[in-house]
Amino acid sequence: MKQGADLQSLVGYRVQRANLLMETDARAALADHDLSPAKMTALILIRDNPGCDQTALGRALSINRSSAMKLVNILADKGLVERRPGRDLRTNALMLLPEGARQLDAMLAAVRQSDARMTQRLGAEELKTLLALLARLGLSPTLEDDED
Amino acid sequence: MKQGADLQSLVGYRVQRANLLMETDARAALADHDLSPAKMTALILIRDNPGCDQTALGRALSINRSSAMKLVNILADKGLVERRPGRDLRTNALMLLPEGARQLDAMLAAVRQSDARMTQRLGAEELKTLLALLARLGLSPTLEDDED
DNA sequence: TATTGTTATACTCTATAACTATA
DNA sequence: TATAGTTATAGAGTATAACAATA
Repeated sequence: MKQGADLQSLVGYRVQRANLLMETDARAALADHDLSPAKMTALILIRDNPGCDQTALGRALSINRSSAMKLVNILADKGLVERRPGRDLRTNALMLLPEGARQLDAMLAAVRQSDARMTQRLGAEELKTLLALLARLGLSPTLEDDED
Repeated sequence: MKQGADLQSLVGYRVQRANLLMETDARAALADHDLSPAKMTALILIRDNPGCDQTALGRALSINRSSAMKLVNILADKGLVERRPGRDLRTNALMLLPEGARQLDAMLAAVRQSDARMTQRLGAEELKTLLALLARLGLSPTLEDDED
């Protein structure tokens, strides 16, 4: 199947293909844990931002409140995450439970292995370059938040 | 929202974020045409591989026969693509219709503009480097097909 | 008025399994 | 037996719109 210049010259197409490759392997690496890469990301965010609310979690994942709700439901049903009373009576404070921390450690090990495998053909310097270039995609200088 | 070392050090996570950024902008650029970036990709593949069958198209897009079927239905319903008798009595030969070619040209212009905007902070040399590094992600030397 | 969580609903994309016709 | 297309069905992931409680 020919993939001519129109496709190959689009950076977005190349990034999409690379993402599919990486995500598929990461998903397979997580198969034992019955969680997608995105759900693992959510666990990391909750662990590193204990007490955050669902809306903030959604923003960090680029999904809306309603979708974040469903995601937290799944993580809570599995006993990985807990909704505690938040700063408001409106707001939940999300906390990673011990079982969540235990499973997250195992998942991270598996995903790091996948990540290393998929990047094995790049040297340390090349990897740094790749990450730096990816970080410069997009419109603005992307002033990152570091608080919620 | 803190995004600590566990996330930032995963190449897969960085690629996923970059992809979301690029894809969202490309999707917005295509809003007038009522087609997703993936469907535009399908049109390009059909144009550049006239007479290809649905299964081959699916393989190129990394989706299965059944999903390729649905995709072609949508493109055919819109009058962009046609199913002609193929090399077998089992097989379709997919062809881009004139209206498909016309719309594809307009879509390509819009997506190229989006792509240029999202990569504006990278120089020509940096872009080449990015594409080269992305192409080396994955396990094997990725011997690309160029026939179907 | 604005925000958080919630619910109901729907849409997109993809997959599996089974069937038909053909090879 | 194997392959191409097709159909029915289901699941994941996301979104919108509305509502209640709270701010």
